[in-house]
Amino acid sequence: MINKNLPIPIYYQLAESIQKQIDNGELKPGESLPSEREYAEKYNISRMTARQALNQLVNNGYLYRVQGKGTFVAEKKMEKPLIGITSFTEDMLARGLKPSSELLHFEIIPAPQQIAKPLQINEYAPVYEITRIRLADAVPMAIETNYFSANLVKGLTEKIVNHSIYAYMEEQLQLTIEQATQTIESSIAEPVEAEHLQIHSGAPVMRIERIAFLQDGTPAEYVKSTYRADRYKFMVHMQRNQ
Amino acid sequence: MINKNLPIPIYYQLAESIQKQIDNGELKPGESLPSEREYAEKYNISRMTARQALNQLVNNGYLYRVQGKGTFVAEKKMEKPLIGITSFTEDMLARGLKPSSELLHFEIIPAPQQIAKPLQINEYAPVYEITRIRLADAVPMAIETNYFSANLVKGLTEKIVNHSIYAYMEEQLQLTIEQATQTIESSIAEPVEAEHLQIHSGAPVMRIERIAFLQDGTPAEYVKSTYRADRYKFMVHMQRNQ
DNA sequence: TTTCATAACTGGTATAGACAACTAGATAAC
DNA sequence: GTTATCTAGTTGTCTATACCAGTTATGAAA
Repeated sequence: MINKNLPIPIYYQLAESIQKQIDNGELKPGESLPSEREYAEKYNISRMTARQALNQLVNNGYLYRVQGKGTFVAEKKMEKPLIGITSFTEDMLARGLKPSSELLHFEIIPAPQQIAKPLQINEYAPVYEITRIRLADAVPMAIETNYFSANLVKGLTEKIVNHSIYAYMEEQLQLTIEQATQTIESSIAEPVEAEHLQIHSGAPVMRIERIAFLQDGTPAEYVKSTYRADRYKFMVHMQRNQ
Repeated sequence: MINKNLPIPIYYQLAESIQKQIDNGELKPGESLPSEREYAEKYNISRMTARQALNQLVNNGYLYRVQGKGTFVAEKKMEKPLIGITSFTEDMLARGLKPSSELLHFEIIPAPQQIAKPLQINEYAPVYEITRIRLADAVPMAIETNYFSANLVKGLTEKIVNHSIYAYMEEQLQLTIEQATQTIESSIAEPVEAEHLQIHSGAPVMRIERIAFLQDGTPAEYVKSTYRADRYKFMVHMQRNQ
């Protein structure tokens, strides 16, 4: 089962062996594994080596440890939510509201650090900065600022922005967004935001950041938006994929 | 910088210290770190302890290693696609925090309409109502109230609640949660909430509602939670399906 | 029978050392 | 000048040991 003469590390062999036992059901979720000391004795290896094998499986979420009790097989992995990537427009249409926009700001700027980082480009590299008020049924719903690397998303114009940036990206530039990570937090409206959203300063708002990626993992877009908390709820549906 | 007398593990202190250096830009992406032996010598610790600190950061994607060359600051920090469907506990563990709970309330009540509806049961049908304060690293993070149809999730006890409801459901009742829908909104803390969460009344909070479904689509759980906005961000990673 | 201390487990942290595998630069041989 | 070798430095693996911290069963005392 474990061969010390192979050029494959012992901890790796042991980890693979345990992983197989989990996969084929010999070790069932919730079941406890032999202790680290038992593994060490059984295979005549050091406890630290056995521990390293278990570490690998713990890091990958196959096992979990409880101090004083033991190491256990983790429940099946619960994985990524599916579901469509939502632009504001798609989102509002899905809610049965009529989306519209008011362009506040459109220019190319050198990327400051906090924009360059999520887009994985160099600081001061040119980016489009587009700020819009987003309305649903003519009521202000959110302020949204999009950032696109100007070297990736080329040739953006005000006309394109007012139509559909994503349609332009897909049809003209063959850039398809494949995945996105969103961060949602609750906060309080700044005075400027409050004015644009027609709420009072200090009213609750929802801040959503989205980084959208292409197939190859290149970040294509970074969006920061502030939604009126009284008019917007974020919904997400998640499914276990096994 | 490293204090061996603190009850905080050395490797953890070192990892934190390096993490800070990355965060504040002292260590820049692509830059090489001192070697493991240098860290060991500098802080008068064992190389394995220094290595354990680096391991943690490598696992979290902040660093990467090249054998024979050194350890380097990773380019990005493509935040881990976190968030499982299920529990507060999993969520906090995934964030590297230690979850705990304080049970406030546990009883069977006849379902009011607003609970009966999401659970798709009759009004006044018996449901478990469980309210807990959820802590992460011993700091109040959220108030969570769970509702389970008593006819579906049978035999709940306080002991089970304090251990793991989901483990009980899966192991004893063979009820596996397969999908869930979450609704997230931003709001303001009510006085009672504020007291439990140790924030001031009117502070921003995040309200999350979750309906969890079994394989066959039966709603198994309805959860309403209120998170401290200053301590919690909701993250979701989405992938285009097909 | 109940309660409480203890012993025997578990994983968590840390040490000190050894050799292997790999990289890159310096040096020697051609 | 080019090529091959050596060497110092890096991470990768592994050992053997020690003690700490949390959990649970055992058994003594009440």
